[in-house]
Amino acid sequence: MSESKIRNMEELASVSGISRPTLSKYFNDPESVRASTRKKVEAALETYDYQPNIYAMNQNRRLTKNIGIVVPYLADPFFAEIARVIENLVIQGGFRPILLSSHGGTGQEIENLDSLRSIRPAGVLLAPLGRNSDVAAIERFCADVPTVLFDNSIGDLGEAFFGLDNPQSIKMMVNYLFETGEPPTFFEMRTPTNPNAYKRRNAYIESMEALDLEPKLIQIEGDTWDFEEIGYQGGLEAIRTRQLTTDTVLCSNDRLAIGFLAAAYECGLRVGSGTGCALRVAGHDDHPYARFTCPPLTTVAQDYSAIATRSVEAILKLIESGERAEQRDTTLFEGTLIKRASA
Amino acid sequence: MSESKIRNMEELASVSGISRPTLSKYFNDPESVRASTRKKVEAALETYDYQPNIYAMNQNRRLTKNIGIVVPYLADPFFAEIARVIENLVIQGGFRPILLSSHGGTGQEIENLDSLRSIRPAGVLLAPLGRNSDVAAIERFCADVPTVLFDNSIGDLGEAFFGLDNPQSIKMMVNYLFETGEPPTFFEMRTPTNPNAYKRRNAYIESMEALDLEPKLIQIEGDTWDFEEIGYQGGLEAIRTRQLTTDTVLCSNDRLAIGFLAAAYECGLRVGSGTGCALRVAGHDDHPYARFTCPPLTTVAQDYSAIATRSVEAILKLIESGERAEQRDTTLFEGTLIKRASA
DNA sequence: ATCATAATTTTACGCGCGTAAATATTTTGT
DNA sequence: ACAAAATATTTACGCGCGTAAAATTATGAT
Repeated sequence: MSESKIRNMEELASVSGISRPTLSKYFNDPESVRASTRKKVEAALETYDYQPNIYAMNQNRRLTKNIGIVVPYLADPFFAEIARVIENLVIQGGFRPILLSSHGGTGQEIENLDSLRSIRPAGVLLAPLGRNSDVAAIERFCADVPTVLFDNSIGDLGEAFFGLDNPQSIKMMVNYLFETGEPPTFFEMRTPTNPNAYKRRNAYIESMEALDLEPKLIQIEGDTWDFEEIGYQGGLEAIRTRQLTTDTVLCSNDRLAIGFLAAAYECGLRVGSGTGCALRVAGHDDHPYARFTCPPLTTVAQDYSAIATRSVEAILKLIESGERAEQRDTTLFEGTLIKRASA
Repeated sequence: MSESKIRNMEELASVSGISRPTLSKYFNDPESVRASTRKKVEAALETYDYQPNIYAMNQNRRLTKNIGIVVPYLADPFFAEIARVIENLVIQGGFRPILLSSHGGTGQEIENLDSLRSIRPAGVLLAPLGRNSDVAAIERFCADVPTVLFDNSIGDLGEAFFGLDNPQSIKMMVNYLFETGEPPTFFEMRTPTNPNAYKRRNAYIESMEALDLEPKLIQIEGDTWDFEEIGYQGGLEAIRTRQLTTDTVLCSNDRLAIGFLAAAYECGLRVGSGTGCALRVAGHDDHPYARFTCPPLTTVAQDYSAIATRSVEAILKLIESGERAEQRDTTLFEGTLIKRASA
């Protein structure tokens, strides 16, 4: 790559001996031109430093090569990880990922969608906030832009949804805890922001009733995304006011569990299933930090690789076909029990 | 906002009674037009749903309203948090943030810079990988685009650098640990990816020597960004082979410390400064999870709000002035000691 | 009311590329 | 070697907006 820079496609046409419209075709899809032409272009590209002006390209294209990715809270490593996987898959698919975080706020989520609309993306992968989402705004967005939802479902919005089978995963965990000790009390937020949380609550209740056990819920306050802090404060309160009726706690998610573990530690309760332990604690999601809590957290792993892969496949297929799904297609993946020392 | 959509500025000019060039001026800076004109435009904007085509806008502008933000590893909540703060400040400044993560990889970092170059950003805020950065590539980028570095310095690249005063923060921690118990052994990676880590190592050695104490380093292997795992494995090894010569460990960063705490727990070592504790452990950075480890982690808080604010101020000033700094300006912020139960 | 100044309008061109249609060239199959 | 098919070139126009220059209009202080 020499220093001789080239300003536009016209100049590249001169030096490469290929006409500008053909170059345009090449940049839109290198496979669409004859192999001999392709070689000539690529030879020129090695000599001269040039890349097409992205703004001029997108101005006249009905659809850009952008794919938007919106997650509710990027400071949560779970979403950071899944976003990373999705980004890579999008790039592999020949598109350009635009990652946005809603930072837990309704306003930010709407701004993200507006922002995406203004860049006319070919498609969007959206993990919505949930309870705090502006459903009407998302519906309008989905009408304009092919959108695949993941992690969190909102009604039947979007062309497809990929997420976790909460009833399956919670039932599996409840059964495991019951088989290996006392049945679990469910530790959760009273009014979670996340629809998955409601599904988990219901799944817990059903799983307990299926075992002829009485469901016990500890419902703590909090409406931010600082789940560790909420779990910690709620845990302290629950332990100090002796709300626990069994020695086993199933937390609605790992971040709450991390906070709960901190509370248990502070109260001098040893967590684990061995002798000398006062409490068993389990979580849900297999958060990246769950392996490093003290003790390491027993939890349910989401197959986020599958969620990411299938979501990207779905949006690419939609884009390629140029059609909309005749009806929304929902796919739920099973969780995997991860047994560690905490329960 | 009615449903009557407007396709371009020309049409908005018709319905608003304002000429297209004036509208263009308004969208570039609403304050640059007369108040009465502004009101007319905004009245029209309430009736008709219109926003300028971002691609057409940027095509003819030498500088766009984009500001790139590149962090080395977004799955690290520390960077996720600082990125969030920076994003907000950039928006407040009237610019559009483009957040990219290098995911710990040299190739990705270069791709990020190339990708940013193609969108012709007005400026870039870059937290480089460090040892794995392609210095020449970054230097070329800085020559083309006004760039402010933060968190990690690379030579004297960039127009300015904002980061932590590692010698100050480490000295403070070493002194604190020495005053309250045995002097610390330093727990770190042998070949860290991060220049800050080298500065911390040197600062530790100097601080110990200043106290007439012999520095003790435990240097573990690892060259990925999975610091918790590296700290855990290295911690197990260090404890089992009895490499600790004092009962106090200062970890080079909190993520290593989180792993080390997990190792100590697994080995049955009680961490803390009280009676019955075998080990004191301190970290560095005040990672968002440091409050929730068991026991909560004593550490040094970086003033990331200051780093974010000043970095954004610097890039905005550069953009506004249109000039380059005559020489790089380095600003280091002091850390704050956060005393918790672990040491 | 008068005039200097600031703001706006008019007019006109350019940015870099997408894309359509007609024509020319190359490749492919037989 | 030849016709058919595939691909490339030429020509031409348009996208939506930035922006410059000159002419016009509004503002606001005297």
